[in-house]
Amino acid sequence: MHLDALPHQNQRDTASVTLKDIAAHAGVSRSTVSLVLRESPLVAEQTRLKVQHSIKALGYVYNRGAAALRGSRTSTLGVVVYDIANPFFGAMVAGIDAALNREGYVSFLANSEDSPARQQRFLERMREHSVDGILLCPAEGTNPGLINTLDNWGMACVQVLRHVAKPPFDYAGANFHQGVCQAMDHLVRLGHRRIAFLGGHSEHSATRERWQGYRESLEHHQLTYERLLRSTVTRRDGVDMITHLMAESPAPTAVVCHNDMVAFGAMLGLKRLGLVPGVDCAVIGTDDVEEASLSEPSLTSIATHPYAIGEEAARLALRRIANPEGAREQVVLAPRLQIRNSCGAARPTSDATLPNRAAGTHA
Amino acid sequence: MHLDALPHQNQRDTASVTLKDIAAHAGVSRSTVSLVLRESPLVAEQTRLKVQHSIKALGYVYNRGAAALRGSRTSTLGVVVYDIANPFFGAMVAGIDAALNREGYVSFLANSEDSPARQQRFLERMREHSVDGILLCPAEGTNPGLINTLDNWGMACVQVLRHVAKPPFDYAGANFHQGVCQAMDHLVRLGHRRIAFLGGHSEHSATRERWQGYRESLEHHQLTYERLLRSTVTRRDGVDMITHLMAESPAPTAVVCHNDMVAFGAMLGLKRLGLVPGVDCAVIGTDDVEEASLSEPSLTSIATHPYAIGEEAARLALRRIANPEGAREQVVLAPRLQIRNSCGAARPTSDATLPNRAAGTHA
DNA sequence: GCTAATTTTTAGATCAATCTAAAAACAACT
DNA sequence: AGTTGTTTTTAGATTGATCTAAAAATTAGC
Repeated sequence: MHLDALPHQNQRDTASVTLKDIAAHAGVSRSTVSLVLRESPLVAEQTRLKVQHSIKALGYVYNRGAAALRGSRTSTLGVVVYDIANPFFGAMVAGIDAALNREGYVSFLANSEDSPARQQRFLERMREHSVDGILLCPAEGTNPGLINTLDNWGMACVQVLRHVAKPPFDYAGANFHQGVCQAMDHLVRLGHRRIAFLGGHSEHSATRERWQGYRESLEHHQLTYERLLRSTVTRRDGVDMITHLMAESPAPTAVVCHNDMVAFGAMLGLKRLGLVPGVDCAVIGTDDVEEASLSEPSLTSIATHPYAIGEEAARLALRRIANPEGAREQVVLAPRLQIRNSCGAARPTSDATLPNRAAGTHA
Repeated sequence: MHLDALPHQNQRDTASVTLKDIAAHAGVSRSTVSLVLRESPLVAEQTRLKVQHSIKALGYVYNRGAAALRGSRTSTLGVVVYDIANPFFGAMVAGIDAALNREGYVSFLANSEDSPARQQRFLERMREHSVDGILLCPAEGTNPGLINTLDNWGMACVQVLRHVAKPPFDYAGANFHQGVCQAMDHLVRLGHRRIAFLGGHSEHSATRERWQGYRESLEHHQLTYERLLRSTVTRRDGVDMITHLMAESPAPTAVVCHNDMVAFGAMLGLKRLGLVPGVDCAVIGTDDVEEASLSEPSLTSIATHPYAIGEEAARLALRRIANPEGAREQVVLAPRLQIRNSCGAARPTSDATLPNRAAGTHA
């Protein structure tokens, strides 16, 4: 028994099969094999079959690294989110993954923790890996010039959920303005007149859009109570803000929150004060994460469809990669107000009562 | 003004700076530049400075693809989870990301949706991209031979949370057996005698460990009521199982759940039946996701520290990559029972009362 | 000043693919 | 048979780094 003849002997050192090996096995040239791999119509049916047979027989594995060196695509993408632990982003990443998977793309993921420095480090690493593009949920405080820089680096960049650059740019997100208006309309219809908005920073679009929706709604419904609290957007912030707010006089009868995490925090804060969310103060969140239906009371929320946004963002990126010079696109999905139990009618108080005037649908 | 002399003119076609350009600029050879880049001690201080200056001056970007082709490492890893929308995995991925980031590694992420076929496709793609290793939360029904295959492919594989292979293997997870025992001990101490276990399939370790903990606890506490329901592990499953269970006679007075999603579902199901979680039936979850403290009642849960598990898994993988022949390691983190309001004392009924015997700490 | 030992540097092959331009094979006409 | 026109195939350069083995430069020893 010839030990040294066993092919399994040194299985470890991946004596990898290359184009050359297949070429030799099939009796053709490396070039022909390469053409077969890329399904070129140039190669004759017979040789194609012959080569494909050799590929299977030798257990060939395509080396994308080598291909990328000579070719122009790596079939990889970088994805940057700022809080992967937020289930909203989990769902969004699932959507991205599904859409990319269909096209044979694969993605690097990074969690910026809303730190521009971390984000920058990752993007530079992505450049070294020559990804074809980037899906970027820009970290709070991202320099607007970054988008342009990425473009100069030759990486297609689609901003997701927030945008920081000057138009034109590629973007996928939700219509937060419209979402907040829907929530406000609903609250007004229920008789609320003192509605506060909780959370956000103003450095990017996602917050500005929400705030603008809030302010326009106040004006549209001629509400004089205006209370907009800026903050980071964690559960803790929700607790803190509602605690402050309920100590004020007059206190709001309803709050609309930057996201569901803040809303959960607000509900928790109300309970700690001995108040009942949806009775003593209505709470509306944004995102409609799966947990929203589970809380007590269940949370009314502006559904922003993270999975769909992820899919759209991926689609945009692939389109941009295929055609770098095409017109930039913005996909803005319409939100839907998911009404549950956290936003009951306002308690009739001296100044909260008002004639049940038609709550106009917002343009 | 000589337009054609402007370096910005054709910025788009990334006329990328290579080792050769730096070599020319610094007046040395490509080899020397390469040595400088890899911080080799061979190169003299003076030339090192000279080269580093040229690198900065020309705006060089390291091409990892090219380096990987000749070298042996790509500094990339593949990560496979089965449900990225579950906040548990969000936290785990955050831990992985943090640990990898420190070492200059970067990771591809895939969501297998618990489908072995999807998982397989991704792993094959990872092979084409020649990742150095894989962090694998094996999908339900994964062939145990897969781990060995990955090894033959030359990719370090660390199983996370679940393991399917025969030892020895690298693994990072929580001690689910111990966690379930802690939960059972606690319930028994509160007077519960009819405790059910909700959820899981038996094809991998994570479920087997939980079930074993459940059965051993029953035996240890000499409980005769045994009800173990297998299922997938979503919120919906939780609702369905508790609904069935509460219709039985006798119904359980407490349930321990495979994860927090199932537990949330169980609480929701109880409410729909007009029952109060923690009063009419105690509920304990597993994972202690952030949302656990938010539900009503707040959920008692076996905390399994996803962030830490993620970090440990990444660490193991990097160690294995650095030393492929070293002894396989298993990191099993001890869980901690986070007691909240969903697991009040059992209601005194004819057969649920029992002398307050010392609940032995489980070995 | 010359050899030996040591430190630095480098030429050229290599990794595994793609791409270009030209050669070879084949068919269709005079 | 010879010319032209397609259809297939291929040799060899190229991509941007690393690696090996040898050359060049420097230092040390006598």
